[in-house]
Amino acid sequence: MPVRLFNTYSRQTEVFIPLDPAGKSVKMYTCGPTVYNHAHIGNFRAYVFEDLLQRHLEARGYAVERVMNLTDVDDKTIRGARTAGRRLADFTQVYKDAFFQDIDTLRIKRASHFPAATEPRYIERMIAMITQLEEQGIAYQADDKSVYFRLAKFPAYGALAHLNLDELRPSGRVNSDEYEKENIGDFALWKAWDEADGDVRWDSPWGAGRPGWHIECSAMATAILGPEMDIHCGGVDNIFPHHEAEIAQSESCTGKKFVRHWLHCAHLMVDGQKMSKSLGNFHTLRDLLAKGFTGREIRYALLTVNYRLPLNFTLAGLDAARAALGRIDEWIVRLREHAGDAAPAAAPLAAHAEKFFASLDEDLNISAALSHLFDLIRESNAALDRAELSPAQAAALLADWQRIDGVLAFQRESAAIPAEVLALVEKRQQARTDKDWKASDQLRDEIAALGWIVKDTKDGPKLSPR
RNA sequence: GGCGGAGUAGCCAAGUGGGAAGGCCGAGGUCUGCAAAACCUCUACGAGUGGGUUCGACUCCCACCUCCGCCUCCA
Repeated sequence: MPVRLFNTYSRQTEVFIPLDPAGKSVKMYTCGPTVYNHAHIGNFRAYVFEDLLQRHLEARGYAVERVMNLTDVDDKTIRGARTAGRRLADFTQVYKDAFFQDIDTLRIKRASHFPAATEPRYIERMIAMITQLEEQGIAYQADDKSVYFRLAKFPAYGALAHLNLDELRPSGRVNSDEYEKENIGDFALWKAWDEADGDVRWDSPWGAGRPGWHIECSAMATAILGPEMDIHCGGVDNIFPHHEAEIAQSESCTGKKFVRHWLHCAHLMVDGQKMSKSLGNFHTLRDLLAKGFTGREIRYALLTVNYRLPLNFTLAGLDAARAALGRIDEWIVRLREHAGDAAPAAAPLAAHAEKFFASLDEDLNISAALSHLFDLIRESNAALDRAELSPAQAAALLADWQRIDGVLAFQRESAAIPAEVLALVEKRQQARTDKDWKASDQLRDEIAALGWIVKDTKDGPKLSPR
């Protein structure tokens, strides 16, 4: 079954066909963080979605080469560094490090490349691209010494967002005093240095300055992936103007169709409202970890709604995520115990796993996919209860789970049981043999206090992390 | 004003022109010393509102209401 993805450009769900003539490799560019702050869970929703996309494509046999850029020079990073009284590179390094920690916490696969805008080879490429655009008469230097993209030279600008530029309403974000530009929509390719930039400056044919945000992505994307790529992702708010600008710049330079499939992730809401610091509903990953939630629980909560729908993020949703994961955990433990060392043999419930992947083929329909997973869990648990599942079949279901979890990355990490806990369990078993229920219950509480749940089963006590 | 997305149970949410998935929470039951887990049963006669098309609409069409996003450097 082919993978079908919704393309923002066409507003249609399209069969995904990679550029690679062999149909094997996939080139994917994903807009990464601007490292001026800790990323918030809205940012991470997009990264988790991109991770799901990558993993599903890999599950379907594609080799994904993924680029995620780091924007480490722009207005916000400069302002942040200035406020902090630090050099830009030192300031952004803190948030780069934090970002990598955070994506590990959320089990987001590392991209193949994490280019940073300030790396000399990319700055050089940005300058080369702007130079070319200038030679083509597409870029021009204005009186303020900055270099702008001449929108009149790229009529397709606005096609991705389906905006008619003639009908744009002037908003507060447009400074109408920017008389230096020929056209109010012309965007900056190179920003001339000014005092507020401090020592953030690169030499260029147009004087000292720094690159505009849009050209950073065009340069990094085409430098690594070439002039054409299969997939470009980002948040919906990047569609206009950022991705429009990327198209305009890249295609003007290369003469080739920049991106085949544009995928955009909808916004995340918190408690039904836009997340904002003033509303007090602003969450970073760190905040949530401090509240006792784990990375995989947050991953689950961010993943369970289709990426094109707004996601309402709540603490209750995290509780539901925890419970659902617990159900998966228990199921795996049961299967493992039952399977033992048995070699996998065809299981009667294999269709569920296939439906799981088939659902993801349909523009990553994760809700439907998870429903098939839970059907599988319920039915195989029932089969185990009825002793109708052989160890070999349990082993086969575990193998299916491994494939599924290759996409979901939900599996609990196995923790070694401390000797202290084992000793308490031992003591408790003695108490139970003596029918000293009071001591038994107290020992259970002590074990729980150490972070472990003990369950009495027919086969003796079982421990699981809390 | 332009463009776009969304309204399905207490919460999250799927698919579908003809029986309304799945998860969480809740109730009852089986099992258990008690729990926990698992399993079983129950939990929307109704899909924002009002019309229309149809033998039949949650699904298609129209209008309206509400929420959200973008409209020139926010994922």
